[in-house]
Amino acid sequence: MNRKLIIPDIVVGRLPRYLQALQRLQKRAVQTTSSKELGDILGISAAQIRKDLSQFGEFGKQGTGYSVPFLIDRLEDILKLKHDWDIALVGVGDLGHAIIRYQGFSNRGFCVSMAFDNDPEKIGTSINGLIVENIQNMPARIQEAQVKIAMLTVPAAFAQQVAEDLVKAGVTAILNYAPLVLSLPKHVQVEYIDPIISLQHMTYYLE
Amino acid sequence: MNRKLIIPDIVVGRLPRYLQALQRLQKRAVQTTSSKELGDILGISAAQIRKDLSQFGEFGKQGTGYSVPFLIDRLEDILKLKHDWDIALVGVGDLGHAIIRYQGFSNRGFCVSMAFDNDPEKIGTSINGLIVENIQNMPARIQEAQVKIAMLTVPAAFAQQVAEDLVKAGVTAILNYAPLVLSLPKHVQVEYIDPIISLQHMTYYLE
DNA sequence: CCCTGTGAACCAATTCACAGCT
DNA sequence: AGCTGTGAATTGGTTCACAGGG
Repeated sequence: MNRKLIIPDIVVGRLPRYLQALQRLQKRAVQTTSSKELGDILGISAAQIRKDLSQFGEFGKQGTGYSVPFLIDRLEDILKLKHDWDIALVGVGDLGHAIIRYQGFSNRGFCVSMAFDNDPEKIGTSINGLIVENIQNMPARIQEAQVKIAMLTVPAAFAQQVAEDLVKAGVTAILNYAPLVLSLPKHVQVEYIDPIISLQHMTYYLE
Repeated sequence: MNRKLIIPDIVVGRLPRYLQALQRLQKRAVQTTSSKELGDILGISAAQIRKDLSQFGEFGKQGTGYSVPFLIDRLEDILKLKHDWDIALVGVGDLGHAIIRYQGFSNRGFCVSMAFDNDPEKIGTSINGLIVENIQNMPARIQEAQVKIAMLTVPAAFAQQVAEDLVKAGVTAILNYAPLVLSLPKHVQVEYIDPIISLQHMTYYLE
């Protein structure tokens, strides 16, 4: 085993997919799998899956493959998903609303535990039992609860400012739904979700 | 100029970001930009932007940089965004609902023009003027309207089957929000949006 | 002097292919 | 025989650095 000092980010980015596939196998009560099977499920080569996993340890058995529960355990450990992460959501528009109501976070390591908006009509209302709070209280609330992850679903014009406020309050990971690239200190992790970017990528290949 | 026969997908994937940055500059009435300025906005090296753009032609002027309107025009042409693309949305849950109500598609090349669901409670209702149709009519409606792009916001258990139905009806690009990898003919473009995958990527780096 | 476009150099990622264990 | 883990080979992507035009 050759545990590398620093794992390429592109490898880290594939681990959640591996975990997803494994959890689906587990739901079907599959006990053992192989790099070949995982690769077929995910459209990735078996060699790549083996190489990726080997960066973190020797998780498989020659001749047999990988134990599904064991590999899930290892990946949850590597990705720090052994306990749920609290998430602060900022911007309770249609999208923020839909995210709060989404039921799929809890069994995959996350819990949307705070929501903020600046609209007096929304502040104080309850969505799925979560009370929308005044965005003015956001820094204090995030700091006191030590929340490290935020989802940003505010209009583009406010995203950079709100992101900076989040970072000041102690957030170090932001999932940004606003259609712009944020400029933040490099210790802050940022991921982007923009359906139009994804669609425009595909239109290149159409017709 | 060395127009390559085949452009790497990773380059194509960056073009929408360039377009996004340029459109923001245009809103501020900026007439001219440089690879340096674009790179600063997007967190990408200037050399990479120049190399990417040079794959498609010589769009800049030495000493001056790039004309913002001209480069927008070229990118819209390359990405086939000169006319709006109709999109069929399948699965009108909270997320589908939020997508239909989202106002940002029209000025970036897309129009959600059909929505389907299998819930009798939802079929016939109107969201932002769009009538939710019975999913049983989906293949016929998509075929007749020649819709090529679909957004898939159904529960994971149905996603693979619905995706296959979409492809049979003529869809060749799918933006999949269901948390699994689809298995489809390779002429079909698929992009994935799964916030939990994005979050799990970031948690690796936390603490 | 400013900035593009681009070979060349460098660095990164993927695939190959096989030793070695079950 | 089946499958992992891994060096070596290969392929792909990014950065460098500079010629050349404005």
